[in-house]
Amino acid sequence: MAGKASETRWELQKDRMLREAARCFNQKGYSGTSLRDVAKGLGLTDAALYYYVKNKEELVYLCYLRAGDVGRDAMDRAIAEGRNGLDTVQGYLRFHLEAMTGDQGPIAIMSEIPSLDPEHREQILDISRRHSARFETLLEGGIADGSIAPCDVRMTGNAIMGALNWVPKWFHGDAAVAAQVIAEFPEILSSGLRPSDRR
Amino acid sequence: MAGKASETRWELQKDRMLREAARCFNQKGYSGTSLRDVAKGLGLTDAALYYYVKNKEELVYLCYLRAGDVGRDAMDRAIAEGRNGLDTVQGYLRFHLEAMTGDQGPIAIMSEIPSLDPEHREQILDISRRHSARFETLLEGGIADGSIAPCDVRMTGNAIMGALNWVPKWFHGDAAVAAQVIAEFPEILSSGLRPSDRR
DNA sequence: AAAAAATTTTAATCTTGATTAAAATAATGC
DNA sequence: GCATTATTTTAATCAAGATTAAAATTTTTT
Repeated sequence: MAGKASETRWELQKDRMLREAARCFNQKGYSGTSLRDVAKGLGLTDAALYYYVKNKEELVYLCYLRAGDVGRDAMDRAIAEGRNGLDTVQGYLRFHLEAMTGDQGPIAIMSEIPSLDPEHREQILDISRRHSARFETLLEGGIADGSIAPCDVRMTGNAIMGALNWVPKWFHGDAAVAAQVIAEFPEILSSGLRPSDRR
Repeated sequence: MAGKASETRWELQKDRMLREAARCFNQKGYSGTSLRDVAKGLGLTDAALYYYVKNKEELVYLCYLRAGDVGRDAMDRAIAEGRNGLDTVQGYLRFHLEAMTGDQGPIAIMSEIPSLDPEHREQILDISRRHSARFETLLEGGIADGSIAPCDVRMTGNAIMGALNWVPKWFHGDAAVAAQVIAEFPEILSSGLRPSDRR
């Protein structure tokens, strides 16, 4: 799921392109980034991108697909390693944040799902909903095992995922900040879940 | 700051336009909404919008300015009424959420600041930074008066504001959900701040 | 109800950036 | 080194949607 073996030059370049595109989209906004911007970041000309992708819509789609994969991997890993509900939630947050701020390069914020083609839009929405549902299940599991205080899992999920989704808006690759994010964010986002809190 | 007295028809229509634009931008994304979309929602033709605004960029700019006002008003009010740091934070969250989900109509998510004209961009960024700074000051105040546990106010602020900023992404005007948001969100977002939590 | 002002529409035009096709260059296998 | 395939560029073209100007309509004033 993570280790990519022998990759052709084409796959390597395509991956570079997706990261650069994600970086541009997060930083300049979707409408604000032209294919020329993305290409320039790779030392290419805009037309060259069409060797890797059908059109701009597909470029966005692939960025979002990639973002979805990263989230799913983090979730899978957290579930595999978590000792109880709260621990799993924290693990997920940590893994996802590590991926977002680390070597997995920039991950696109899914701000422009509505402008995807209908089939792609439905697919991405489906992935997104499924991911949220899994997170809510994590919360329910934690409530069941007593590691998390009873709460409205839908709202709590919205809150935590919102904070997470917003990270790429203010994180711009600074390694020192990345370390801080990974060290502090999972605790900040989950500290309210503990059963110790009075209500 | 809130009560608007006698407003000319022009001002009224312009306000309607800004709300409809915010709704479209939040729902369809910036690039996905044409002026035609906004106009259609008002029962107008696209060209009519130019009677109220110079161009699309200004439309976005005004939406963001409005979003900034709403946030500032919520902050002002919370500071005026808050009894201590934590209480002020919670008040701010509640007031802002009430405005976002209530009669103030949809508030635009500031996703496309980078595509604003340079002067507008700087101004909006400035407002945005200032607002974040005020929120961090709230947290510091709470730490000082003992109502909030010591924390990294920058990161904590990023987390809470991120969750808040993301609300318009999943809230689409359902009154029942609005009530739930107002009732639960401030508590969810601030429950981790309490000094009672062990570390 | 006429005149003036305000608001909206119709019907172009204009711009920007996406897209395409053909040519050029670089890389690889033999 | 030659032939083949992979990759990129150059140079158009295209399309969508923003923008504008002039005309039409509606509202307000007197």
